[in-house]
Amino acid sequence: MLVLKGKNQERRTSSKELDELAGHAVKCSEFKYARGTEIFGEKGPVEYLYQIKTGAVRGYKLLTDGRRQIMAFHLPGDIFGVENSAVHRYSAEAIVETTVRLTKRHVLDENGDSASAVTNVRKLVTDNLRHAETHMLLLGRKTSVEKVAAFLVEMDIRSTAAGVLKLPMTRRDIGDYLGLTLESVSRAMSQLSRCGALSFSGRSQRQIILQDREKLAKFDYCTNDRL
Amino acid sequence: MLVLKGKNQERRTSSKELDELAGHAVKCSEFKYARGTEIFGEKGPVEYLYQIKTGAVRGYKLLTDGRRQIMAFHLPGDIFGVENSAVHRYSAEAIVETTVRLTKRHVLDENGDSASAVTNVRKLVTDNLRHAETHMLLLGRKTSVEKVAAFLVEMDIRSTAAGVLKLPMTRRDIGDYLGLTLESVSRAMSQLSRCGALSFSGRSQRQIILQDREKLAKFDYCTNDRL
DNA sequence: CGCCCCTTTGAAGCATATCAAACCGCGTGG
DNA sequence: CCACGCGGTTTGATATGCTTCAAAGGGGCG
Repeated sequence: MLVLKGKNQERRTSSKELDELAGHAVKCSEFKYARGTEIFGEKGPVEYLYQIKTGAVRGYKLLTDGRRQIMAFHLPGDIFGVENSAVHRYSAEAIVETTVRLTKRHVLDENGDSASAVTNVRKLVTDNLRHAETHMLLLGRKTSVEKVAAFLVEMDIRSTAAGVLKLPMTRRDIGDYLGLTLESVSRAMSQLSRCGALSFSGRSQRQIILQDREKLAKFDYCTNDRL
Repeated sequence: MLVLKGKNQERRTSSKELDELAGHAVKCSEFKYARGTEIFGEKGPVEYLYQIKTGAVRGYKLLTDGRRQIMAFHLPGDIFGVENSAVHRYSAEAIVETTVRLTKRHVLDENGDSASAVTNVRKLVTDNLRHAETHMLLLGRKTSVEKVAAFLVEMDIRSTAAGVLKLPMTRRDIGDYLGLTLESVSRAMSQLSRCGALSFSGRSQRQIILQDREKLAKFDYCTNDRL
């Protein structure tokens, strides 16, 4: 039943170390962000690149009236904050206490010519693009249960630990990622739980056991690509 | 009233010629696609790069039951089909009769080291990513009228001709781009027309006159970034 | 000229949002 | 150590925005 875990192989570009990104070792600092603090803001200047050591980060955009769309969750190993321009396209906040390694942005400009740096950065950006496009399909055309099922499958694939899936984010975060309200997320989870696709570990609603990955995937059966 | 047109300046990366992309002149063929024909399919091999000379193209993904999400519309000047991997992430079809210039994909691999090629390709991909992220916000968090207003503003900015906005795509295409049904698009258009933000040129519903760009933009007032 | 596709508009239905209440675990301070 | 407060989650009732279904009109192209 853990077969799906095999999909882990390919997506681990981000597990390249940050200091490899520039094609050679560069010095990285470490920094710790408390739960809920901003790492950088939309339209803020791009100063650093980040790689998560522990914790979790949400990257999001806001409308002026407060509606929020989370573009991506960044988990341990993920590199984020890579920009072509001088300003960030979205904001980033620590979801829980998070330790990041960071390095000055301009290492990419200075060493951006070396072949490996080019390849690495391009792969990073195209991976982001692929994810964004897959997510557009989800946001525009999937039902609430399909969205939540797809989300859980994604988190399962990305999680390193087999067994329980520990979600660092709230239902509201998940909703803002999937284009739903927190209540709709909760209802979809309950539905998936009721039908035996998953169960909750202990009394925490953040720790989920995927009882039947096949059944879970069927709730999102219309998806062409699993990645 | 045409002040907004000034925004044209920045987005014209794609108006770089295709043969500049690789950093030097390469030979380009020309090809004509009839209305509705496929240019390449999702998961098909990446053989060429394309630049639109005349016409319009839709790039889209499908769910297995036929639900469609259009990722982007490609208009004259736009370069598309650029991939890092060997297979396409989405399908592309000509919306109307379309002439493209095309060149073998591997010119990027061969000449991918030259500084200008790197810069050009990176800019191309990050522009796509920026667009995708903006669109995720739209898909996940905007209402139907906001979506349609944002769409019209986008098309207006991208259109070269001032005056009437000539839309090559159907209401269904627009709906599949915005995560709506064709009827919802039609209703939103009617609403915008009724309140005087736009009117239809002649009796064609594809030719639109933006009577009041300011009013139109207000229907999408919550958007932070105009791009 | 005629057919077909596109668009509009109305009526009804449904999925998700909104509003509301209760429960729970957890951290804090008494 | 316990009471309390608070953020997070679930669940129910109701509301609503968008979809679905349906019909009619119009325009363009063969």
